[in-house]
Amino acid sequence: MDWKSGGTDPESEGATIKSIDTSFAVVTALRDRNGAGVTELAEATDLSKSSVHKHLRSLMKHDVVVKEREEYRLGLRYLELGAHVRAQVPGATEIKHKLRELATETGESAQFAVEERGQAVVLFREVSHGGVYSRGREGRRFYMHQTAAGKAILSQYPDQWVREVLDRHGLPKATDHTVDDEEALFAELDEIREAGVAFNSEESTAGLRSVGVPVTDADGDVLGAFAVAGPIHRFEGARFETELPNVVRSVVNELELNLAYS
Amino acid sequence: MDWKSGGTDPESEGATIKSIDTSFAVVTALRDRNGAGVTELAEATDLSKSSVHKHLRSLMKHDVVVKEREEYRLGLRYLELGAHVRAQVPGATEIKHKLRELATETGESAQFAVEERGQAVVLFREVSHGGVYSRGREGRRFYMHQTAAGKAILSQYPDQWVREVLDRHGLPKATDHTVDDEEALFAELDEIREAGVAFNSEESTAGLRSVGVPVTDADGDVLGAFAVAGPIHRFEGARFETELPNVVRSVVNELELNLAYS
DNA sequence: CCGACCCGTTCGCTGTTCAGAAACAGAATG
DNA sequence: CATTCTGTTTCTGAACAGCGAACGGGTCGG
Repeated sequence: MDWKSGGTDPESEGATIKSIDTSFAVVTALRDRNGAGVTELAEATDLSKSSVHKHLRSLMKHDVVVKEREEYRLGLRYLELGAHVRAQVPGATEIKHKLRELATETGESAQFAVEERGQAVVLFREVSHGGVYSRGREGRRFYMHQTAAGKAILSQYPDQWVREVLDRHGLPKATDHTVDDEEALFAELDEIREAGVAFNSEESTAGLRSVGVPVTDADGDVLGAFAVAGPIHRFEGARFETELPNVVRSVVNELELNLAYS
Repeated sequence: MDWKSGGTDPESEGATIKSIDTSFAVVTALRDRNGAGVTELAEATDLSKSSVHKHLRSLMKHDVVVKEREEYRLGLRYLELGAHVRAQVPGATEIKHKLRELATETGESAQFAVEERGQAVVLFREVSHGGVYSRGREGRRFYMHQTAAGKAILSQYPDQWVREVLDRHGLPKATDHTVDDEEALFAELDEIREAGVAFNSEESTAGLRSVGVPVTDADGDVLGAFAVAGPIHRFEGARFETELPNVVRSVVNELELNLAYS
């Protein structure tokens, strides 16, 4: 029942601190409408104005909320924390470097994603001229089975881990092309393992395709995955099936060598 | 007594929610040692193990803390929130674009900073080949008077606002070169206003110089400031005093034009 | 092989304190 | 000028955060 041989099943939630839950409710409401007043937030969260107010004051104390022009909005402290956790990832600098190389070399948007709690999280992202595909801003979470990077990562996991991911999140469909059959997914993971490349053809977003390759460290443990994504009209034929996979693979190869010697 | 004609004086802290304070204490302790156990955190925060545990569980529920390999560390949810607040800044895309242009054009590290709660916060950062100056990761906060970007921003503020910043934070010294005299600062802000450029010569870090230029929107309100920074041996003579200022100014000019038409 | 120890976790209890209702102040609206 | 929005403060009771102690599992050392 353990997750990666350590950790508690997150579904079995014991007692949590209610104030924290409500604080996050306020923060979430604030994020969704970025910038709001006390009354609006009170309605959105089903709390009393006084409670919201007190929470906002507490959050302000820690710079995660600021008041500007008579309205509250999220502060930049989150940026500091976000940058911090990202910097802790081993090889962050090299990864970012190689990612940019990949983006300029292909002329497409590229991203590096890692797995957390059974989902794929975009850690770095490089957009190239043409590709203003807003999908996949840094920090965004995806289902593993809906993206090329996610499947690339899964392909390096033992079946047991993959199954735990499925137990936790299932195989929700985002488009008609999303794999929603467990058998089919495992078969695809086999192919990915053999080819060293994962494909995503409109499985998360209509019109969007991507190519992903897992990144492993010197011990063979998977760190995450690189992926390039773009519109279907540029991702087809030999470019989609051969050229881009080769480019991504070779960039990842170089990265892995760099990571081994550092 | 108001801050920017709206807002409460942050010094006058009313009653805050204690649970939130302790949660932040846990998060901070976790950040400072990135990755720790319950007992260690309990000692660091002067709380009981059970309290720390309950807080951790609550924080895990919201993905800001994750348990991995029998130890707790900060999760990637902060990355999402950080990326979100940054994306809300008007013209974020254009700013990032121009910032990269500035970095490649000068071959130095460049950054875009905004003011929040009287401090300068680095929003975007571009490092060039040579400049692995780790100073100024995204989200990092600086005193306004200790950086070129901060002084550039202050130069566009009415005296009243500047004085409010000083009231709140004072003029703490970071090095021997830091301006710690109010008169001198205002005189320097005058010069900056005239020249359109702010300089920082080892005022925050020994051996580090930088050149900053304020960025204003179509209404003339200051959005933030661009700055290039580098080692003193590359930042001297005509390059420091004339060339770099001209490059930064022209890049900012182009940016302001782009922002006006969007 | 076994005992001592350290860790994370759980369980009740108690005093603290968070949440809500209502009143207050101030600005904008008509 | 009255009304009706804001955001803010006050106060009180019921909820709950925090602690100590006990539990269970793992590892270390003898």
